[in-house]
Order: sequence, then C-alpha cells, then structure tokens
Amino acid sequence: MARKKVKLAFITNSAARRASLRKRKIGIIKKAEEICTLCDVEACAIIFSSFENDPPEVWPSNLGAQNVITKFRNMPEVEQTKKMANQQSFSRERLDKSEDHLRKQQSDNRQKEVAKIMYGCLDGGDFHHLNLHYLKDLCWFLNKNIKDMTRRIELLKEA
Amino acid sequence: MARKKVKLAFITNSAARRASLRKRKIGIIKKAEEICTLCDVEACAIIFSSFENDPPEVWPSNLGAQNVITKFRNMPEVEQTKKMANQQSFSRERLDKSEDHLRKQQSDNRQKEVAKIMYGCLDGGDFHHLNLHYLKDLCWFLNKNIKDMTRRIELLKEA
DNA sequence: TAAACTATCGTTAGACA
DNA sequence: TTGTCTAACGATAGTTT
Repeated sequence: MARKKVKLAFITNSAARRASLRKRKIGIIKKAEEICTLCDVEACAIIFSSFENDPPEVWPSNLGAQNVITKFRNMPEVEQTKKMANQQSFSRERLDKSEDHLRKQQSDNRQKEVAKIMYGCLDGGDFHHLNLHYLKDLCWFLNKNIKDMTRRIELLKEA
Repeated sequence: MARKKVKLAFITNSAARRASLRKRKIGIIKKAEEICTLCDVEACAIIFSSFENDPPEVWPSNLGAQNVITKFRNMPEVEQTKKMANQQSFSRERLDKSEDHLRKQQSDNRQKEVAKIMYGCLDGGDFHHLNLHYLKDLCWFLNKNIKDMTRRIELLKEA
C-alpha cells in the first residue's frame, strides 16, 4: 500500500510480517473505534498473533469484548441452523439444549463480573495497585455507563 | 475521508449513518481478511448494528468467530487479574472457579459442534438445502482444514 | 433504500534511525 | 527490536444513478 503494490499473500520474511502485523493491528483498531463513534455500534475484535508468546489483541477491552460475545451467543442462532439435514436433528437438539444451558451460565457470570467491578468502584478503593489490563476493562465499563447515562438524560430532556 | 475531512462524532442523520456503517463494515472486514492472509493470524470481529433488526456482522463466520472466542476464553486471564485488591479476593476466587467450569463446557461444546459438521461432510450429504449462514461456516471450516493440511505437508517435505 | 462513481482523505510498505 | 517518515496505495463521503 505504499511505495509498491503489495501482493496479498503470506509474508514469509518474519521480521517484515511482524512489522506489518503491528501496524495493521493499530489500523484495524482505529477503524473499529471510528465505526463505533460514527455509527454507534457495539463491536469487538480479537486478533491472535501467530508469534507464539504475544498476547492477543483484544478490543475494546477484555470485558468489553466478552460483553459483545455474550450478546452474540445469546442470539437465536438456533433459528438459522435449525432446518438442517434431518439425519442431524437429534444431535442438533442435544447441542441446542447444551448451548442454551451454556448461555444462561454466561449471562450469570457476566452479571457477577460486572457487579464485582461496580462494587469495587463504589468502595471508593485505590486503583493504583491494579494492572493495565484491569484498568482498561474498568475504563471501558465506566465509559459505557457514562454513555448510557448521557443518552437517558437526553431522553428526559426531550420529554 | 473524501470530499471533506469528516468529524469523528456520531452521525445524527440516520440515512447517512446507515450508509457509512455499510461501507465501513465492508472496509473493516477487508482489513481483517488482509491481516489474516498477510500475517497468518487467527482473528474474529463482531459488529452489532444499532439499527434494530439488522443481523450482526460476524467475521470470518459464525463458527470461525466462536472458535477464536473459545481460544480467547481459554486464555489464562485469571493470572492477569489475580493480584487485585484483597478485599475482592473471595468473590474473585468464586468467579474464577465458575469461569473455569464455563470454559470447560465451552470447549466441550465446540468439539461437539466441529464433530457434527465433520460427520455431516463425511456422510457425503447434499448441501443444497443448507442456508447461506451454515454454508459460510462450512466453508470456513474446510478452508481451515485445507490450510492445516498444507502446512503439515510442507513440514513433511522438509523432513 | 442500495449501487456506482471519484475526489479527497487516510493507511501503510519500505527505508532509515 | 520498535518508532518515525513519506510516497504511493487504498478507503470512503458526498453525489449521482
């Protein structure tokens, strides 16, 4: 995309690949932030580097991503795949049941986690000892709440 | 980004917002495909439209995303958040336990789902009755297997 | 509404520090 | 290795179908 039209294929040179990955990860996340701001969507992105001990890039934060994932999993996907081959209907039914159970547990876990964080905030604790990972989550969570509250204030103003 | 430098804020005009969302979703997914091809990463993206009955954009496919999500959830996130405030250690411990249980179930479900699809393939069934959603999943799954096999062949050649 | 178009803005490959 | 620079490539806002 610069100085030369790049061929869309695996970059064999691992230093160049690493450099490209680093830049493009930043690019994608910027795009994600833009679409979020401009169009007010809920979204998440997870990128696992192929370089073994790199941590995955998780956007907008660990917690933020998990929230979107939960919403995604709670979708009625079942409706879309229900009309599959009859021969598969039995195992499909068992799977659906197991998935429903899983989804319920996920919702419960999410609620517990969110509550825990909220309590942590309300405790008026000192957050200096928390690591970056957790702070990123917390930041996302607070931003989300501010956004929701702003929206509710706007609605009240209109009424 | 064209004809005019756009202000990075919520687009109040809903027709314009919708148009922007449509274009930018395509853009992001293209970027995701590129980073995947160039740098060989495992990644997924989920975008929920704020327009109510739009289905969410899920890339690379429903199944593909779920696979990445499972990998993400199986990460030792616990390690990163373990050293939180002591006052929270008890609920944290309970949560960890519950999360571990959840992860195990997710892995199990994933395995069942993948097996189900594989069996469907091996049955030599007719896929014409399947909907686009499921075909996208299947396509992703087969591509993944081809990629893995190609890699194994390359390794064998070297040896 | 959604395509197609295209001028303009944004991204990034390659070179260097 | 990562950060900065910038020419060239790519994405997209606004406009027209």
